[in-house]
Amino acid sequence: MSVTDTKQKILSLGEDLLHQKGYNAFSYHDISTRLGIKNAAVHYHFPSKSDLGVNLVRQERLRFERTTKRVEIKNASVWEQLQAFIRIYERKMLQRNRVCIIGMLGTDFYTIPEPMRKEVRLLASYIVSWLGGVLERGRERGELYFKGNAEDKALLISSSLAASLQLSRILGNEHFYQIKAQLEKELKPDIMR
Amino acid sequence: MSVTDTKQKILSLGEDLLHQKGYNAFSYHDISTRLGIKNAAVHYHFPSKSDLGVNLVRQERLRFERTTKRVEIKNASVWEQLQAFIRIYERKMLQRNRVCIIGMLGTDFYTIPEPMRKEVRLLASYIVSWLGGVLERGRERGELYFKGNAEDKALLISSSLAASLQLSRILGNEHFYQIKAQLEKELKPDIMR
DNA sequence: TGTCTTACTTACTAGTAAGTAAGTTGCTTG
DNA sequence: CAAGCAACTTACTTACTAGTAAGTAAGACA
Repeated sequence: MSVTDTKQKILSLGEDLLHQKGYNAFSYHDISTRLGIKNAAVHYHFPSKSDLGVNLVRQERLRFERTTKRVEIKNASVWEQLQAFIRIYERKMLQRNRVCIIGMLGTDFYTIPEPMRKEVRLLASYIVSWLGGVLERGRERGELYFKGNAEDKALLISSSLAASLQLSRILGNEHFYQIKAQLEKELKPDIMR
Repeated sequence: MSVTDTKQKILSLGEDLLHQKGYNAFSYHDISTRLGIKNAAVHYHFPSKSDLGVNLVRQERLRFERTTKRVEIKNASVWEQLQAFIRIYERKMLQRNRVCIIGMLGTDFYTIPEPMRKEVRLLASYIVSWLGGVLERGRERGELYFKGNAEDKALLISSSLAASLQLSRILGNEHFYQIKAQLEKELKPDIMR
């Protein structure tokens, strides 16, 4: 009924389609038929597909920012923050093997409109710098172990999680858990060193 | 002139397009115009797009198998074999920021025909098991260090390399080298442990 | 010399994509 | 109560997609 009702449904369905099939492989028709409305109604809320795409990526970034802030406020330990981060990926996988936006739009990158690329850059930058901060603090407090600098380690971790979702589609979901376990094993400080 | 001349050009161009834009974002028209032939000529060599796709993935697997065999025959050290593996990804990045097939078709996975999926599974399995073997041998010989079992570590490494190409498109090529350096740093056995 | 084959071109189809102009409905508000 | 606006639908266009049927030129081959 309200203004945002249909718009919100479009965003929600669009998010699902973007995570599952990518930007080029879903159409306004996919959205309109599933919502029981007409093609033109989707164009009413998002005049061009680019507008919808930009909003979907921005939505993802804002949600991620909220999540990290919420975890921070709860005064969670570094390890808990890391677990919350990994859980974002795990949840995507369990939800019909969705893939993360960075991975999806990284491969689609040269086929998406420039305004979307800008939003993807913002999202990726935020993720990497947030994770880098968590890792840095974790090492300072002795809760985490890793070699090298925190930004490089953040890049390595976020990359392997992103691709773990892609690999899980191909070879099965157990591969996500193998990668998760390996990452955690390597981050745990042990007495032997 | 020869039978395979045009066919080979189609495969070559198709490979390029697949690596750059993905399966859904390139068309027979893209190929035919760039080769100065007609649409139907492409269909003559590859009746359906699925046929072309399957051949492209298979081509990639066969080349990878040849590469690993060649390195093996040269009696390369484990470290050299690993470098050869990483160089495959680096070369893709330097060649107009191509992305690896596993990453590209992992995100496209639910939009590609089943015969292609089968080929992708074959390729992914081969990569992971080959790399696992290299890592295992490396650790036995004391040339490499890592915790856990070799297959998990192989999954972690191949995932991070795959996504490093995607991330490099978004944030810049230096990120590939940061991830590469971090991977190598963690694999180097040092005297301190 | 005549037939067959390879490697195409010409000309087309059916389907789907994003996008738009103009009309409709129903609620709100001065 | 009339005007206006939000949220659509109807009906359409243009562009592009994979795919195909039929025709053709050039060389191989018997």
